[in-house]
Amino acid sequence: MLKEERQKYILDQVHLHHRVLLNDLSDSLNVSIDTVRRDVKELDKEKKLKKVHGGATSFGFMTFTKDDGNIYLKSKKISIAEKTVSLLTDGQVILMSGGTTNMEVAKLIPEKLVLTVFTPSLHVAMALLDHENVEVIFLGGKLLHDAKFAVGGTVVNALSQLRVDLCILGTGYLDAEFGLTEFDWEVIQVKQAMIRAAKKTIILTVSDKLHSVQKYKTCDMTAVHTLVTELDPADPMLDAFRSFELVLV
Amino acid sequence: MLKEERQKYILDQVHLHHRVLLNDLSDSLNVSIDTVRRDVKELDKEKKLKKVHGGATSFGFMTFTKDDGNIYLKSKKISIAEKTVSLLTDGQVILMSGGTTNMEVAKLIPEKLVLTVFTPSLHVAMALLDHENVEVIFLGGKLLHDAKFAVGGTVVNALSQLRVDLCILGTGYLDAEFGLTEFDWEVIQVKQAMIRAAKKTIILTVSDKLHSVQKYKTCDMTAVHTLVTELDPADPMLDAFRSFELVLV
DNA sequence: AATATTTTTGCAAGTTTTTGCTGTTTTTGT
DNA sequence: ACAAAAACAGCAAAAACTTGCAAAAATATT
Repeated sequence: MLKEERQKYILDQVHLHHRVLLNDLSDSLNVSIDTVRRDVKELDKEKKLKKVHGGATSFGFMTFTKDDGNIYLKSKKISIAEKTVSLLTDGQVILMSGGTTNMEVAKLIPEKLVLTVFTPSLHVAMALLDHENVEVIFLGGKLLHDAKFAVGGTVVNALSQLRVDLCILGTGYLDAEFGLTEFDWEVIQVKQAMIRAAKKTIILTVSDKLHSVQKYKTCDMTAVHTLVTELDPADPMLDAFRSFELVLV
Repeated sequence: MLKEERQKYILDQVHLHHRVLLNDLSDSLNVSIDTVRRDVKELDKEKKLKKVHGGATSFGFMTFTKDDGNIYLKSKKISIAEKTVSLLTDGQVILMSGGTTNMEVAKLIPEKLVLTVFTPSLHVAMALLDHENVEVIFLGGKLLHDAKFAVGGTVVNALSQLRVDLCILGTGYLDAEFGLTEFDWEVIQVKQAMIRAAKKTIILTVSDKLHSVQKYKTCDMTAVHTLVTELDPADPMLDAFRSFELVLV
């Protein structure tokens, strides 16, 4: 068996199960544990997965929708939010999804900026209402208990009647090959409708979630126009995304 | 099992239930209490959760309640809310408006009570989402900055397609002669639609608001079926309302 | 084709990490 | 203040990791 094949198999397993044990790999690949270890070490160096004691996990495995007090993650998100806010212009009509990164965006919108924002996220709506010059329209529907996010036909339907300037998508898992993925079927329905309703789509992602894949696919990378991360646009971790007609911020 | 998996499980549990006991974790993860303790200690050091004696809690778990400092008014409202909650039965589909009294109702709903609630109020929706057995459907629309309340054609339209068991109207000004009044034109449009959409309407009012009139009229007293105040049903202050076919609680 | 060079693989010895257990100290509730 | 529960510290076994090395395989060179 070729090394390439082995590593591809390992990556597939990681993408599929979000975690792998070196022993299992060694077993199913019929190679020594050392070989597998070296492979995983290599893939880790290439940032294709994360090596951990006893196995490996996909990126974004330990990241969460809710704002855990992780200050490093939070500062990353604020950095992303600052970049995003600088892209907004007066009078725009935009769509915002949920997630903690979008929350930071909502908080950081300057007082003078006049916007109309549609959102299905309770938290984002709440944060936006602090800004006098932002008109907030909530896309109503059945609310998810954990994400505080409206989903279902009502939301998708309302979105189908919109044509806005910009869609700012928060929490999402990003992979150059698999595109944008989520772990909730109902959420991707809404996000897809959001992308359809907007002329341009900006996607905000902390670098932890780059190169990670979840169960359900929202869209291909080609559906996205701008990618905002906390990394420098020249960072090699972003190499995989340069082939798309993306703006890296 | 990988250490990362364990820690992810722990974080998931913390985020889901806001708190966990080390014993429960040790049990469900099938590892010694020491291992769990070490994991939690680590996650605490990484600021991903807060370790407490015997368990751990999530960081962002602080119930923000915009309380008007008036303790008497608040206790009145809680008293009203308690009465109201006792009127609810399993499986009901209800409508709830906004206001601080309705907020108290939302908070006091028992964990076991199974409900479906439609509401155009951000705060009420948020409070309801804490209850696992309550399905919350937000009536989307343009949000009022001060009241965090959705108004406009979208809301009225969505309501016109509903026929629910009960409508719980919060903040309102009540007068035997002039009926129910409000100071916001857009709000009364929504409240009228809510009353139309429900078989029965309960109105919650602190006695301070009895016999007071505002600019715009929501409906006559005859449109209301039950009146809940913090007063005793026999209180003479309620005499003016006895001529209607009202239930006084 | 034969040889040299590089890469890959498996193995073994030594090191580190993880984990459960022990007894002791600290904290909590009554 | 006292008993019970929880936290802590140290220890030992097991699992996983590292390093160095030599055989095997692939690749390059003559």
